[in-house]
Amino acid sequence: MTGHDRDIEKFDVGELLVSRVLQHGRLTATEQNELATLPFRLRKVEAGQDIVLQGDRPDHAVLVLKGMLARYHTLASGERQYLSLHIAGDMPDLQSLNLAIMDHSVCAMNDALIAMFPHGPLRELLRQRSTLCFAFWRLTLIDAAIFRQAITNNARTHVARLAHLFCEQFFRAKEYGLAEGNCCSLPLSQIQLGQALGMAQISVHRALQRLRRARLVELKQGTLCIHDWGGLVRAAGFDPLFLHVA
Amino acid sequence: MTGHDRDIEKFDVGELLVSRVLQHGRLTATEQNELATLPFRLRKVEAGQDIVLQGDRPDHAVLVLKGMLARYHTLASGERQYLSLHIAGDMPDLQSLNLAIMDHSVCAMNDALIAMFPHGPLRELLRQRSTLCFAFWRLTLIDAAIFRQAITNNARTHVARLAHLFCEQFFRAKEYGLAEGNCCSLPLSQIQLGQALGMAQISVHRALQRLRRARLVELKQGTLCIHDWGGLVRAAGFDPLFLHVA
DNA sequence: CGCAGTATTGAAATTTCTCAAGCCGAGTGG
DNA sequence: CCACTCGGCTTGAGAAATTTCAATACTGCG
Repeated sequence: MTGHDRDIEKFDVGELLVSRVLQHGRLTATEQNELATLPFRLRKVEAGQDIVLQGDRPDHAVLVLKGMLARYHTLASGERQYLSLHIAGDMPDLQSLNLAIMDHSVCAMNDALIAMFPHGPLRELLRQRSTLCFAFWRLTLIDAAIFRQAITNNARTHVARLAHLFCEQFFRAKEYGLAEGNCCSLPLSQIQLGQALGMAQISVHRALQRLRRARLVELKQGTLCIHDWGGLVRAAGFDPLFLHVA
Repeated sequence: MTGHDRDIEKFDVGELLVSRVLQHGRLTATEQNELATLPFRLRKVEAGQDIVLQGDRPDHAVLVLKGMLARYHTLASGERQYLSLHIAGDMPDLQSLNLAIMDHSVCAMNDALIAMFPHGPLRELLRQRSTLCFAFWRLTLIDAAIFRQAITNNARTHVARLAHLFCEQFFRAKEYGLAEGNCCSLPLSQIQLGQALGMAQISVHRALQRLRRARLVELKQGTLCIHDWGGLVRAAGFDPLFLHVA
């Protein structure tokens, strides 16, 4: 193991996984231990790099340790539609455990570090521990709830869409303990925000401008800062209910 | 039991449930039997009636026997956004088994018949039979895949959106054995289609007109007929991969 | 027959996108 | 240290898409 790899090891991967699952249910000490001792391997990914591609049959489940990952569809036209954004503690392709073929791709939005859990041992553990199985199931259900919100973006104004994305990201960052004060990481260009929200880059810019001028948020150099949470929530019509915080 | 209720009984609910799950995995005879003998009660619902509301904490899981159910969000503005459409064999609120509070509502699009399975015995069965647990988990994952497609609608033209919805509905109806020739039920008004696709009723009308004039489909009196499946698939950019047919 | 909800059509108003050009800031190399 | 370059942000204006408005048919049902 190189010095570099050892540096990486400062992340207690098992602990992160356990704490994430604990947010959504009780686990016995045994279960926690079994979870924390699952085999995995670390992997660094660079900004823009793909981790899984549409059509793949993954044999590992990814846990984000650092940075931001995203899922996306590629349309026939070549256009890209981002489906969800994932921060440290998320497992973006947990579904691959049960759905063999990927219907979308997963990529890194910035330099990231991930843990890859082989499906075999994970699946075996879930088979034996129904509590864990339900907990992981639940994680994918929360994903689905977030997808539903993204669908509803269709019915929101541009400003509300953007505000909603900001609310969601900041809320989740805070929930995971990843926020610093009223700021969190959001390493997306206006083009990428557009591909996530289904709007042109210029429309993103103008919506952002409005939010900025209303002194609700600021987004620069990949960092999102919230100046008026209440105002932002109102502008977005944000209701954290759907994130199902226990 | 009234004569009417007996009429309802012609549905073999257990069998429907088993066949649905079998589409996505192997079950032992024992498992099939346990599934088929789960307790439930029947319920008739009228067109437009709500079955579960945003904020509810359901204690039953719904299986559609007849008719069409839909999930929807209600926005602060009062606007409605349909999230998914469900036909006989679907379990629209399976997630409530794991997520206590509903983040959306479920309603009937036409007169429908549903079976309601109390959470208790169902959960207990899934706890004991990991195979069944994985199978049901899988059903919710396919839901999520459909949600993802709906997000991507953002990036599609109006015509492609509508075409995609038609493809999806017909494909699923066929998969479930609910299609009659090249036709299937789609009991939605143009307004409702608009609320599902995030477009105004008039835009739905014009998109529909194009598809009709291209002799791809026809939609009248709640029945969708496909005249040119290949052409429709092309117009939609439809790839059934995401429905994860085993 | 007539009502109520739905579909159809045209035209105006609005939103959103595309195009085009300038600006800014970080990193590069002379 | 400074010009240069590149990607991303900003701004304006015209083009295109979409929605709203308004008015007329159509359809199933009581």
